[in-house]
Parts: sequence; structure tokens; C-alpha cells
Amino acid sequence: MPAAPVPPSSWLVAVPRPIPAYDFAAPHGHAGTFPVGCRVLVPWRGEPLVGVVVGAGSERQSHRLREALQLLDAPERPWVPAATVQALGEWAASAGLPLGLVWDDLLGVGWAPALAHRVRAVAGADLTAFAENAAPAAVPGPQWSDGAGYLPALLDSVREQGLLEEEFTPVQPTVSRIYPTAQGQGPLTPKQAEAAEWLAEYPGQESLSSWARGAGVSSSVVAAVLARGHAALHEEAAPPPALPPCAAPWSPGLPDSLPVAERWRLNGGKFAARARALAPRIQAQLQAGGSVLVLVPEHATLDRAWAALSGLAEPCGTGAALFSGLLSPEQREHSWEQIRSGAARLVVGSYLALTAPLASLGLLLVLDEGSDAYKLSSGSRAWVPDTAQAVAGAHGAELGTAGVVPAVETVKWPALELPAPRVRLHTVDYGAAPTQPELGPLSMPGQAQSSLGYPLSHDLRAVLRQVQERGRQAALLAPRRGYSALLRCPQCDYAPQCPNCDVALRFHRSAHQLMCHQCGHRQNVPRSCANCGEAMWQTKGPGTEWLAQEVAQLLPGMPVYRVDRDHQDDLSALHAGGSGVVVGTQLLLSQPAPPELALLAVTLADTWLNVPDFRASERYHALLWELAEWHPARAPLLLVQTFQGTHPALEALRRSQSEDAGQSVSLYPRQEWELRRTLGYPPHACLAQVEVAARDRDRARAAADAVAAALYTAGATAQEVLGPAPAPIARVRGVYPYHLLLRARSPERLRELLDAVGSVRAGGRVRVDVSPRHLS
DNA sequence: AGCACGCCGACT
DNA sequence: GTCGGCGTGCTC
Repeated sequence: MPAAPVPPSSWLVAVPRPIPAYDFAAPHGHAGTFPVGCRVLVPWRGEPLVGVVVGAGSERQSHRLREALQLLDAPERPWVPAATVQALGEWAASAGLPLGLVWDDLLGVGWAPALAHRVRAVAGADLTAFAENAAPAAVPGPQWSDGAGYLPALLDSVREQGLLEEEFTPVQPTVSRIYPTAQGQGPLTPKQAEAAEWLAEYPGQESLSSWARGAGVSSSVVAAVLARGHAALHEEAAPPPALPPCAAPWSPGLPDSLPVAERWRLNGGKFAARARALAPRIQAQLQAGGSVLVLVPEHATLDRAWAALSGLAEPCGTGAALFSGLLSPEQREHSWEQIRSGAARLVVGSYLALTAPLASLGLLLVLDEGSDAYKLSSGSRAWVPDTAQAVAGAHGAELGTAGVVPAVETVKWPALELPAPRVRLHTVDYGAAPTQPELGPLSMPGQAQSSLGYPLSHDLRAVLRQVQERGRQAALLAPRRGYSALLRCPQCDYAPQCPNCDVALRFHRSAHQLMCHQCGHRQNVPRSCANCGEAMWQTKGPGTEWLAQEVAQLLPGMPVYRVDRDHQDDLSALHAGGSGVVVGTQLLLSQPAPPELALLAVTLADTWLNVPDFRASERYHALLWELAEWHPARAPLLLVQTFQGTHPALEALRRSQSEDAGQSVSLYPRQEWELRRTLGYPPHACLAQVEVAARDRDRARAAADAVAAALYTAGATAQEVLGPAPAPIARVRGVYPYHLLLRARSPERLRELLDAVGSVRAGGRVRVDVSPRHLS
């Protein structure tokens, strides 16, 4: 960050609201400082609010500025590094996002510090006039007093007149604990005496309920003891919150064989092998006094990465810190402080760790850079790997990615590819035989099934029986949760629909209810078809419930477990090595693989392919390799049921085993890279999706047309603007979304197009998603 | 994002 | 007559 030669008299401050950063005058005594990355309290709608200094205020002001109230961090120890501030600023500008939205999304700690607030009138000022029109309210006098004692609006008007002195000082976190006292009043009942005795034995209880639980009495008894003064609360300094411990220290025995480049990728192998390959580079950075940030897409990977990498810090004389949204506010604060003080120079965390105050960041590692979990679903809708590149660039840090397969976006980077995991693949190709695949009876048993068998093919049944005979374990990947994709009338094909969305309701057998997986609407199963009166229903499209039931029927006596978002069985028996079958959605893969896993089956692979998105086959390919590396040591039989048995992604997996191709995991992404060049898709283009929605369909359509018209007026070509078209689900939660896809040659061009979108008053809700992950 | 203001429909 | 829906605009 180039420092301004002369400190500015006003600061640009980002507040956690979806708006641009605003200017504030530097607070009293700070006119000579320019504390980029420090937090500052600013007056906001009459009350103090924490913001982050992100730049210098513009020198010419059309209106007079409010003065910031107080700087919360010392300028030499900013809350966020200046380079990160610069990176986020540039990245937000390139995506056309208001800066406050980005900061609200990416800074996960420090917005709500505990502060003591005291105020007094400036010398000689009489503030009584400020209280006149309202009901009699207290006003600050010449002595310091607690700011909480005054109306915020009153304080703000005094503040605005420059007649208020105030101070905000951090208060150390405390906990209140309960101790027995000697000076209680009045006799105690037997129960109360019992509670008091127990407390004498176990003083320092954290809550009344823990006391009551421990003493084995009701909470009213301990409340009475407290009320009579036989016990009292004491405020004590809170102990530092517990954080997961580092793994045992280790150093790799191998030399560094990763590419030497500004950015590189590491693929192939299994997780542990990749961790061993990364270790020398991480330790070299730490030895040289630099910092390393390891970014993970979700919590399952976070745990694995922490277990594998946290032990690398200690041999280099530093610590490791974990940071993610799963931590409590206290833990986050503590972890941030470890990083900021320099005690931890290795950080493993989620996207929230991107703003971590690491000094001299030398290496930023992005694990599984193609994972859709990196797409933030709300707010800025950031594609985190993009943001990570901006941060690495601003710090001058090298950027590495690591995962079993490379994303198409990184496949051309300098690489180290470990041998592909071993795969034993068996395909059941429904496409080869004419079938009626997704049909299944609900009320009528024994209906004709496909010649290969569905949802459990003959081959799958045979292998499942073997698994049971040999006391081994199997895992089945179902296309969806619930019992079935829909319920339909065998007479007229009608399927019950959601009242708020244009989708068929999903059938949940155990609850015997229909559910909308878009908006959560639930209702009972109708007695008969609303269209023709038929009283029977047929289910279509098996989910976890259905498949678990099929397996239980096939293998009597075999334990069958289910894992999906709304049903998670306890798998401890499986993890202890007991025989069984687990049926789950993709969520299953975020858990450790059962140790005796002999079979891993994808019951309908086409679910991953029948998605209207140009990345569908890339995702499918990545899923197959994820399955191949799930078990850390073994290669269980991978059985794939599909209508596209010769799909190139599947072929790539097959070829990787027959040839000794060194780059087998990147074969398919390379192919995709070429294909996307001819189609003009990323990484050869920059995309943004514009969603225009309104409660009224015609209004939504008109608003979307208005956005398109504005784009063409601004010089966009037909190549660059696709749509508008109704969203794949034409109505969601009662509104009609329309989509436009912007496709630009460069980030700069995309920026121009987004500016045109931003300047229209369309007459509907407009949302922009830069680097979208799910397209129609 | 909140939170105000302001404009139209359906109730005690 | 008002209560309350949500469209629009503003926050230094």
C-alpha cells in the first residue's frame, strides 16, 4: 500500500452495511495519522458503529463530514493488513460491489468489541437545552459519566455540535461465577441447605442451572439460596477459550518438489500424500519468517487440513491458528489475536481467514479450488478463489492450489502431479438396455422393473450380498434426500406442486409429508389426485429413504444407516469396523470413510450430469475422483450406475488405471479447457449473472428487458449478453426471477457491462452474481 | 441491511 | 376513520 505523502484529514471508512465506504473526519488527536486497516468507531444514524479505515477521504467535500469517534486499533497494529485492504478494494471494484458488503462478508471478527463508554460536556458547556423538547432526559455534566445513561439521539445531537467529550475503552471479557458467602440471612429449608453445602464443596459455578444440576435440586431452590445472600455472583476475568490443539510436530523427510512459480497447483495422490508434498514449502516459508494461509472450502476439509498441517508450525518456532465461522466469538477473538501478535504464522481456515492479520504473507494455499462450497451464497456472493488471488497478489505471496483434481481454471498452471489414486471401477450402463428406470411403486408392489434392475441393479445387488457375507461395509450415494423426487398420478401424470414455487413437491415417507426443497413448504399427502381423482400415487426418482429401504429388504439383518441433511444416523458402529451399509447424499463424503469399506456405489450418476450448467461434467469428474480418494488407504470397488456409461469423465477414470499416464487426473480438465475455449466459457471469459425479480411476472419480464436494453445502449454486443430468460424455476417463494448472463472478454470489460447494469432503474429487484457457479 | 416515509386496500 | 401491506430512498 503506497502511503499518502501527507496524512489525509479525512478517512474512507467501510461499515458493515451493503453500501459504499463513506468519508469521516479523523477523530480528535489523529489528524496526522492514516491508519489503514484499523477499526474505527463512527457515528451512524445516531449511534456508534464499528467500521474499517480503507483509504483516504476525498479532499473536496460537498457537505461537512461527521467526525469519527474513536480509533480502536493502534496504527502500527492494524486489525487487517493494509495489503488486504487494498486487495479487497480492487476486487470489490472489479465486481461492482459496494465495499461495505464485502467487508461485512469477509471480516468475521471485531465488529462488536466490548467497550465501556463514558461522556462529559466540554468545559464550560451547558447541555440542558438539549433536553428541553423531549420528555425530561438526563444530559451529561462536566464530570465523566456512563454514556449508557443518556438517550442515544440526545448524545448524538450534542456530539454533532462538538460539545461532547467521550471515550470508549475496551473491557476485558469476564464471566460471573457463583460462590458461597458467610453472611446469609434467614434459615434455609433442608433442600436449600443441601444446595448451599454442595456449593461450598464445588465453588465457582458458572450458572445457576449448573449449580442446580450438580446439587440435584430444582433451579428455584438455588435461586432462593442466592436471594437470601448465602451465595453471590463474582465477576472474574474470563479464561482464554479452548481451541483445538495442534497436531504432533513433524517435518517432512522429503525435499520440496513443488513448482517454483508465482502460482502453481498440486494434484493427484490422496490427501495425506498431498499434505506431505506441501509440507516442505510451508516450512520453508515459516523458517524464513513468513506466514502461510491455508484456505479450505468447508468444515470437513478444515478438520483434515488442521490435523495434517498444524504440526508443521512448532518445528519452525511458531504456532498454528484455526479460524472459521464455527468458532465462537470469543474463540475468534482469541485466534485473531494469536495471528495479529505474530504468535501464529500458520493459519488454516475458511474464507473468513482471508482477512487475517498475517505479517508478511508468503504463501497462500487454496485447497480444492474447484469446490462449489467456495461460492458465498448471500451478500457479496464472492467466489472465494478469486478473492484469494487478489489477496495473494497484493501481499506478493505465492499462490498454490491442491486437490485430487485441478479445476479447469487452474489446469494450465505449473504443476506437480502425484500418481492418481488407484480405482477399481465397475459400470452398470442403463443406456445400453431399454428401461423404465426411475419408476417405483408406492402402493402397488411388484411392478415391472428395468432389465438391469433399478434402483439397485443386479450387479449392485450381487456385490451387496457379498459385502454382507464377508462382514464388510458399503456406501451408496443417492441422488437426493427424502423418499422420492416426486409423487405422481399413474393415470394422468399429475404431480403435486408447491404453492409458492414452480416445482414438484418432494415426498418424505417417514414424515408422510410432501416438502418443497426450495422454500421449505410442507403439507400432507393428498388423498387423491387433484386432476383426475385417482386414489393411488406412484413415486418417481429414488432418494436416500427409498434406497435405504431397498437395501434393508435385500439384506435382512444388515444394519442400514442414512446420512443426509435432514437425517443423520450415528455411524460409530460402522467406524468401529462393524458390518453395514450407509446410504447418503454427497454430504456423506464430508465424513471419514468407514474403515472396512469394500464397495462404494453411485446409484444414478446422471444426476450430476443432468444439470443445466457448463460445469456439470467437470463436477462429475471431480466427484468420481473424490470417491476414489475417500478411503485413505484402500481402493474399494467403485460401482457406477448410469445411462452414460461411456461419458468422457468416466473414461478418464478408466484410462488413468490402464496407462501409466503421469498426468491422469488432469487429462479431463485439459480436455474441458479446450472445449471451453471454443464455447467462450471461463477461464476464457468472465461471467456474471444478473437476476431481476418481481412479484408480478410481467413486471419482472419488463424489468429484465429494461436491464438488457440498458446494456445494449451502453454498447454491449449480442455475444456479451445472453437472455433475459425466466429462471429454471420460474417462480421461487412467490417471485418471478429472470436471468441475464454477461460474458466478457476481460475483467475490465465485465466491469463496464456491470456499470451499465448498475445505472438502470429497472423496476424490480436486481442482483448481480460475478463468477456464478450454477447457471441455466 | 435496517429504518424511515408515504401511498393504497380492508377492517374495528 | 386507522391499521398495515410493501415500494422507495437514505445512511458520511
